[in-house]
Amino acid sequence: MRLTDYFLPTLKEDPAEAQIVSHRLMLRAGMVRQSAAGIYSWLPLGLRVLRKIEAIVREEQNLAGAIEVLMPTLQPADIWRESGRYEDYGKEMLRITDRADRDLLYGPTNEELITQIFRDNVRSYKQLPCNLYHIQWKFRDEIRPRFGVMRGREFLMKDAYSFDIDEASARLAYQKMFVAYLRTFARLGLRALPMAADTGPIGGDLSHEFIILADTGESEVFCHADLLDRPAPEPDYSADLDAVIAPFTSLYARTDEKHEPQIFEAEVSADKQVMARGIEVGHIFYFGQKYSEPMQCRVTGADGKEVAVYGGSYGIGVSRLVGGIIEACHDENGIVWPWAVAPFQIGLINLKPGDAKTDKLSERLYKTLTHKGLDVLYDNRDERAGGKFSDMDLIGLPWQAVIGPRGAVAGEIEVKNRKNGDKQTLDFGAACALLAEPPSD
RNA sequence: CGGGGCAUGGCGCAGUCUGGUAGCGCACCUGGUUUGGGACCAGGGGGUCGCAAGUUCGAAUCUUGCUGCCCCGACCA
Repeated sequence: MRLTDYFLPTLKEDPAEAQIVSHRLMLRAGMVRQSAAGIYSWLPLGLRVLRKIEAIVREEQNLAGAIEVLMPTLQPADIWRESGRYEDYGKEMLRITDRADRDLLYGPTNEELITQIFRDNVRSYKQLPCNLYHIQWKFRDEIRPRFGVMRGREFLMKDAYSFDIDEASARLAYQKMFVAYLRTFARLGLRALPMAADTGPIGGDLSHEFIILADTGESEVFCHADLLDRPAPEPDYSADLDAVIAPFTSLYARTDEKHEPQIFEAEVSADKQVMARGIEVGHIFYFGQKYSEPMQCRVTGADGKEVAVYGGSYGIGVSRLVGGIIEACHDENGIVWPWAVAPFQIGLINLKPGDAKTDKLSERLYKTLTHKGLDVLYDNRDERAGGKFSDMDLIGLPWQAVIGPRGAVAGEIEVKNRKNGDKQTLDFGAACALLAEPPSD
């Protein structure tokens, strides 16, 4: 993409309304603009990141056997009355009335809707297990939205819903999502720690929050240091998942609300105690027959008897992750995107547009890299060098390729690693080879 | 929802206390000089001062009401 053809409104100064670093950087890097409290428009650069995250989430869901659907943002109130949550949900739920005075709501979540779809279409245990997910915008009328897209009222979420014939198979569905989540966050360039979470009225051990560590995190977390270097499991969903998950669930890891200092002290030696702040980016939850009972979601079992299905739900805050990743990946000059979610992998700076040699070499590099399937943002603007460098650092593309009039004469390209600042001057072939791969730390 | 704060050009702000017809920096446009980490000179465009009533000869400024946004707290992916 040539920058002169793009829409990238960067800001030199920090907008007054943004407090935390990810919010400031997202506004300054031209990724989002606020429309109303907790409601954002996604500009081209931000949308690219959102889509990349979405794609990785989708791939891993599919790999784990979940099937994608798409449910609407607006839902009829009746099914919420059926589950009993229309009254329970309170003012967080945005209620809307249409022209015929029918009660609608902007979905804060989709258990009711998916349960309705499932019960109307599935009659037999033979069609189980089943896990349906979608990636859709939600709305929760938060009392106090803040932190930019990390705590917005409108947010993009992946939510999956599993349906099983009994508790044992529901547990397996849960474990699959557990593995998928570990893999998803690892691929996004994040270290997300599964932490025991509140299971609500159901009880048991089947609820985990996935937390990424960041100083600006909303909750305090306590865990065993070894958890930090556990590699994500392979996507072998026919393996013994108990064993796959055990390394993650056996170590102490809790948020402040579940934290018990005595147990922490007893289970984790002093040199392994990690106390930090974290951002919740995913939550998986087993809820059994909570919705299937009141909503008559039943299938016939092998024994001919009807049973209400056992369910679980599994959320990932896709739009929140954009902010979360920035919280975890930035420095004083701007964002430092992980390779997998970077809006472009390479920022190409032509230091002197109009100079025949720099133009020619820049164009050649731009085309060569683009033809390799790489996403290149080519800064061909007639701006001063300083502004170009600053903008490029701000938007945080992993690689920067700088071509100036002096180097162009010799056919040289200066390649900078955004993360560690390493610069090297390379000839065309070497530059192309280097830029095609993720930079090393 | 309780407490605090803000609202003046695209962004950041001054002016409000003490009423006199709106200003600064950045950005933008034109011309020139510049050109490897946010240049300089000259000229220029752009503002119903959040909205509505009121007080006054006169309101960005004072009064009342409303709206929006931000921060702290209780709640959430």
